[in-house]
Amino acid sequence: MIKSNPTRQKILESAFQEIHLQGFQAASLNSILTRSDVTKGALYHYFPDKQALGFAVVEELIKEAVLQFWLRPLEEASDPIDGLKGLINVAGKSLSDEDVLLGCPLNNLCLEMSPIDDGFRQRLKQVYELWREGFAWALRAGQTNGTVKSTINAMDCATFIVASLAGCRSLAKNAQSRDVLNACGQNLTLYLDTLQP
Amino acid sequence: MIKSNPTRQKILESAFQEIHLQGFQAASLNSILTRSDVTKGALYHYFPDKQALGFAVVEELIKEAVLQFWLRPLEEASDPIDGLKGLINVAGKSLSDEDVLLGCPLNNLCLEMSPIDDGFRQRLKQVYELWREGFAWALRAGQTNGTVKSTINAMDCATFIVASLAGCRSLAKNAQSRDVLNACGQNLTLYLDTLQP
DNA sequence: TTGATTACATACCAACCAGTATGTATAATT
DNA sequence: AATTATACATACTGGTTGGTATGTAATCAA
Repeated sequence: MIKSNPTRQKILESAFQEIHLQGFQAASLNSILTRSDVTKGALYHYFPDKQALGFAVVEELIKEAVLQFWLRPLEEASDPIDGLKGLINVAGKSLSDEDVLLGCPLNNLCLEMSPIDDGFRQRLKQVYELWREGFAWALRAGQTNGTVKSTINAMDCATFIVASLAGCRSLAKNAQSRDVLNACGQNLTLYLDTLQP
Repeated sequence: MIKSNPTRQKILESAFQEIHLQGFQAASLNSILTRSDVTKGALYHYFPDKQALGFAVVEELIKEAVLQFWLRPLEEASDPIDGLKGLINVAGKSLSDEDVLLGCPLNNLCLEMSPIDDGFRQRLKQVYELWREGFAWALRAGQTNGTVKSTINAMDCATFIVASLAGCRSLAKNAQSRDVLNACGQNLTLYLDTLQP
């Protein structure tokens, strides 16, 4: 009964929304309870404290979202550069207006919590490393099958791509502009082209 | 007496430090007062409320730092690509360990405050636009003197460069690693090379 | 000299917060 | 049938927060 419980899941998803909007520290438990129509007793039945709730949001929702959107599709692509360009394109189109306004949940939490809570930092770092290693793995596969230049350092490239994606969403969030997001994505695909042999 | 007052300046700088570490919402006025060795009466004498203090930090400290570190040096460079590569290099070296751990003050505030306070958002946006326009101006100057490819869209490129810089510092902050920062900067300079004619 | 303004200092307050204590209906176990 | 554990629900608390009310010493203007 620890996992895949509907009440627990409702709490998790409401917590994700509240944290995505307000940040973790400013996220109010009472507000999460109102959102999910659940009581404080239920919350503290499933999570020992606010921090544990935050950790669960990172490990169960955010990590899963990265896997599902960025990594699994890329595993099936034969040309990683084509695959990445496609994903960037899809990302720009599939993000809702609210998603543009709220930015990347991983990066938001990252900037807020990394310096003040090492438990958060390590869990967020795990997700970032999963992401970077997934991209690096795809780039190396491309180097093997000849779709990616053999001279590049796959992990460094992957890191830069993830960083740029995060940065693009930052600027778009501040500018409240899908155009900024697309202009950034456009230029990132130009960089990707330079990785071809 | 409204400006360049030593007490006011002390408050501003302590506020900057506290906000840089904790974020704006979590920044405690009492903690700022302890840092600056000033009393609440003094703080509320110079700033009507916490928000106004935050605005002043953005407009007087953060904006000025962007101008001084990124824009003024670039004005004097004859080749903007060389200039940018030099600045990225200097940035990587001149950042203190603490600076790496705390990340970019502008981007931190941006992600925290943009969705929940439009006054903050607009002031931060002004700084980002100053930054992007400064880079774009330099790139256009390069297009004129033949050091930059004429086919690129200067503003879009500038936006991408700023976004990537922000993203690099995000990942480095989370990883607590200067290596990540340098690897990202390295790849950003590779992108910059592709802007040459 | 005197009245007003500036530049703080101290004490206090209402609101909100995460967390707890206690109670209870239901379901599982023995 | 009796006992125990689960899954909540409600009421409360101590600590912190941004902000205010009030007071005062020093400076400036008339």
